[in-house]
Amino acid sequence: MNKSYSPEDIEKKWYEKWKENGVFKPEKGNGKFSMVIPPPNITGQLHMGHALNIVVQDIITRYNRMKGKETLWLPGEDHAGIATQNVVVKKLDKEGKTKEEIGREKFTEVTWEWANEYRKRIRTQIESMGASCDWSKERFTLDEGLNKAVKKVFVSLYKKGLIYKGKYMVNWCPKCGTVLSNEEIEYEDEKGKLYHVRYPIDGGGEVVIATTRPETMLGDTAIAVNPDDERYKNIVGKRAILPLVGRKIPIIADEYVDMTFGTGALKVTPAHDPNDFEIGKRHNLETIDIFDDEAKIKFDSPYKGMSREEARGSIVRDLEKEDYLVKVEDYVHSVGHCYRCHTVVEPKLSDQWFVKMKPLAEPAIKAVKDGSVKFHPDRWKKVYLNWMENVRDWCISRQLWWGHRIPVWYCKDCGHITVSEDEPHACEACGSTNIVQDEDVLDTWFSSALWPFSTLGWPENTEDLKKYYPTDLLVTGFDIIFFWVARMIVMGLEFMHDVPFHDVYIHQLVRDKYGRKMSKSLGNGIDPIEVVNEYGADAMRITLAMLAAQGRDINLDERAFESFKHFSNKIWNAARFVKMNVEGIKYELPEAKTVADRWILSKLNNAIIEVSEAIESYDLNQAAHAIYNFFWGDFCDWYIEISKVQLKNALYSENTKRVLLHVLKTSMQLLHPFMPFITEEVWSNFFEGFVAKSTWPQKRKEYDFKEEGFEFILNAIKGIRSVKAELELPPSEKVRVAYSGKDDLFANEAVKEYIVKLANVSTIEKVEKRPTHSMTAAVGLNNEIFVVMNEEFDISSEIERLHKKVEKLKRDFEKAEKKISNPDFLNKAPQEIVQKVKNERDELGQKIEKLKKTIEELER
RNA sequence: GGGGACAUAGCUCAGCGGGAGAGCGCCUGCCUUACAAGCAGGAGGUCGCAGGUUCAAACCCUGCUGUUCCCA
Repeated sequence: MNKSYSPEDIEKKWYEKWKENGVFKPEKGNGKFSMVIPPPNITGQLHMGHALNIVVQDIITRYNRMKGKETLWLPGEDHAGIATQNVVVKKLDKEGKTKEEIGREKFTEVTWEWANEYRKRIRTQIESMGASCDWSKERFTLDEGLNKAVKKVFVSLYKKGLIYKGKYMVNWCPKCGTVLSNEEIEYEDEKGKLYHVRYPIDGGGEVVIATTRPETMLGDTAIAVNPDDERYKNIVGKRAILPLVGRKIPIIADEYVDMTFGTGALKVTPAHDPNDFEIGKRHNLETIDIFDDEAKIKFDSPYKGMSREEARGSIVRDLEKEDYLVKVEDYVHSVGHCYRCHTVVEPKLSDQWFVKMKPLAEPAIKAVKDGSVKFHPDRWKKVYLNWMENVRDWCISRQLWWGHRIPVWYCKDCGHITVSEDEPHACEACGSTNIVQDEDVLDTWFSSALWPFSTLGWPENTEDLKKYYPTDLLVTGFDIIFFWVARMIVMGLEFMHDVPFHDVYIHQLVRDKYGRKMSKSLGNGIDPIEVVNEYGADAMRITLAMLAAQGRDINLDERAFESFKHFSNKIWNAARFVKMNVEGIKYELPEAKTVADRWILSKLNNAIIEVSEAIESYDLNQAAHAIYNFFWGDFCDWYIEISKVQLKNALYSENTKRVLLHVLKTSMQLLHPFMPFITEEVWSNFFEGFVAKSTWPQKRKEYDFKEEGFEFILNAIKGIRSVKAELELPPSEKVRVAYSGKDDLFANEAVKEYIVKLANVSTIEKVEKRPTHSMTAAVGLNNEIFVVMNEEFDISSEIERLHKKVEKLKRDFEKAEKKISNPDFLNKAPQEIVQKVKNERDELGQKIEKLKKTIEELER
């Protein structure tokens, strides 16, 4: 073994070996654990959020595998309709081509090539993080099997009347050239203006309206006021004359109008605002669509061909010129943007396919309410229910070429719509072969919603489906609860008649160290692949696990990786130490021969319990902390140091080796889910087989000890070190130590040696009473330990030091005393707490007495 | 406008009813043959503010201030 750990040599090797040996394949066992990966979008580089997502899943997967369950973690990728199409279109553009030029078929072909390449890239990235998913079951949201599933679902929902087509107000992205669902809109507050515009009234007078979008006035077909608004009562029923256009439009009364907003008079543009659309329906208003698909003015006017922004400028100028503009106010309002390209979306009337959500939502609400699906942390349940209970119909058609094409054919002869899983040759109504398929594809999330069962073979009733559905857990971020989690629950219940998973672990968003979202434009992203290269996958994994406390976002400071890289090195060197010392020893369970053995073995028991329980309850940070503290704080800092003494003692040497080996072995197992590579490498230096396939450790009753005596020895060592530091003695200077008291602490030569070695002491002698020239290193109930000084030592500094110590102890003593003298505390607090405080007070009291006596003696 | 989350050591964060914690950073001293990616010792905090509940509050409740996210 090299002197320091270098992950790059080791990680690739082990991943290949695991794969070659089918370590990640499910194997018959005690119970099962199954989980599907949230398929990463093929257009994206994996970011830290993915890394966290994968690490959390892998820790839980590896844990379950070691627990002996038949474990499947199914990987895959998402075809990401809009995003992928945009990327490929851009690529074509660079080559001077457009998708229309090469045609739909060729475009799809090119996109598949691109997709396959990027899928491979993502696969490599996931592998580099150590993910133990079964690649033989890898799926893609656009593969053939999923296509079958998608079609079956579409047809089934259509036949039930849960999918319908209709002309509605939808969100249109002029840049992507497609409609978006409500969930795909991001609202942002923007500084805008509120324009007050004068509309003359036919037959005299005027009405002033307020609008943030004056350019839409070309499409105005009414003015609306509130029926209760006294100011406008007399003009309702009259007609206004649309400035610049001259069209006469009715003035109507509608309850929707807010009297307190602006002037209380609203211009109504049914084609370009969802609320106006509703008003239009109520009053039978004309709908005038003034924009083309790129959101340029198509309305016949001087503004034709202008973008929304240009038209706004021109129209405002013209209104001002012709004295229609009354005033302009600053106004902050919320504006919807496309979640893919961030263009301002345009509300637009259009013919689209929708899923009727209300009836589907009902069982999905029930499943969460009755605990069939549990969210962790629990509060996300509220978020889910709130959305589900107010769910709106889901617009599922997209004007794209990349995706699952809608399985609908229109008859050009009779107009009948044929909806079918298999491509029809003729219209099912009139038999005409003059039929064309719907041009649109389905929302990517439509196929993702089927992921937990489509990937297992549905609609075939496969062995996998029977064995692994429902899955046990879904690990994902809160940002896709609506997009994905909710819809999977809906579809699972509808088509599998069972929930898709029992637990949903919602992990945090990874932010930068200032709490800002990581984004390309800020340049504050941390590339997980670079982190893996620089610090090692294990270091990245345990860092993320340490930070993965439930219920909060992670503000990630890159320096954190550094310290856990150091931890890797610590593990490595501890293993080296053990290796150097246990050569030739066969692994056997050790006995507990010394206080130190008993102490470390019982600490190990605790660690096993803590790590297991924490993983079971998804408290990965607690689990990671438990094993980290045990390994570094207990095993390396104390037991290994003490083993150096015991190894030299013929009585204990053999067994000490066994303890070292046993603790190392068990630690590697406990650490393995968090740091799979280094633990596998260390393991291979000592044992046959894979640690990944070893059996998760269990606490051993015979190692349960109460080791208070050892704690006193630790305190003594710390106390002696501390005295030396205070006296500014170099650590190399050996001091003399004396102890007094009831317990014969050092009857065992080995124990005496602990102190000699760890505190660098020359001699330890038992004394009846405190040597005059000495300093107190530790005060226990039964014993006191002193560092013996020579005759010239000025005792006054020690007196002062002891005074300070007494003061501090007194403060604690008084605190305890105060509690105990409170009758309410004695009556109302639990007895064990009362007893604990009493014991504390008594101990403190005895220590204070001892110190006081010492001070008196010294002052004499 | 509605809802949620968070404010703990210089920084990043645990703890969430009965002794204020970790890592990094800082100070001091050490290359003690596993590890200087290390070891030892140390400094540093009225746990955002104000009330309330409780024998007991960093932890529960209310209000305030600030930061932040989601929904409309």
